[in-house]
Amino acid sequence: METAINLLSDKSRVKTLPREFYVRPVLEVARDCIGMILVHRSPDGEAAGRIVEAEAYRGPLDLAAHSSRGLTKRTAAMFGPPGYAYIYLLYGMHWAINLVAGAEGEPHAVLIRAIEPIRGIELMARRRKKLATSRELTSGPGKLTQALAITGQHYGIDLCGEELFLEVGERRAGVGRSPRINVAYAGEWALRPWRFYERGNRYVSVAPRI
DNA sequence: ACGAAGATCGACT
DNA sequence: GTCGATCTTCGTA
Repeated sequence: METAINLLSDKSRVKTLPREFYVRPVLEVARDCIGMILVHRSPDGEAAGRIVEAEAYRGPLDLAAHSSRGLTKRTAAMFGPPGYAYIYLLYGMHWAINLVAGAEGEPHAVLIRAIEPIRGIELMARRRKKLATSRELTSGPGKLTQALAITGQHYGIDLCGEELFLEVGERRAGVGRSPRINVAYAGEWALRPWRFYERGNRYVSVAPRI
């Protein structure tokens, strides 16, 4: 946490998070993502939202991570340098975005599971065919990619570039932890509390069990 | 070459 | 709460 705070205050004039943000243990990166702003500048305009839910994946040991099955065409980005996007198709239907993190060569990544709309809300509503006030706009990994128009064409994109990046944001509530969602196939790895979320935020995809 | 399963969503009861 | 959609990836033959 120390590291992140110093990192952010030093760069307070620069809104885009630098590569160093991603070059840290993936659990720290996942936790520190909560409250940061995910921005996509597309030809249609800019859309952005505060990250309110994220999960850490730590292959190759972590059996819930795609990278536990080794380096393939799909997982190549996870094995590449930190600060790039690993994007894949979920259930053959929806795109999901991950931020590659950790030391170079470690196939670790942070899955963004939910954001709270901040800018370009009407644009997101049109893309989602929902009301701008609807929770359904961005309360899930496949929903937020549709709202931000992130697809496979962004595979491997540099998150320190001008199109798709994280911006410093403020955290409004405490960060909760829980096991990751829908990874029961990973056996005991599914029990690890590697999901982070902002407490009380209505865009969090799955309500935490109290 | 074939078949199963998946880091989900939305429609429906 | 249940269930179908849809397609890439990977294990097995």
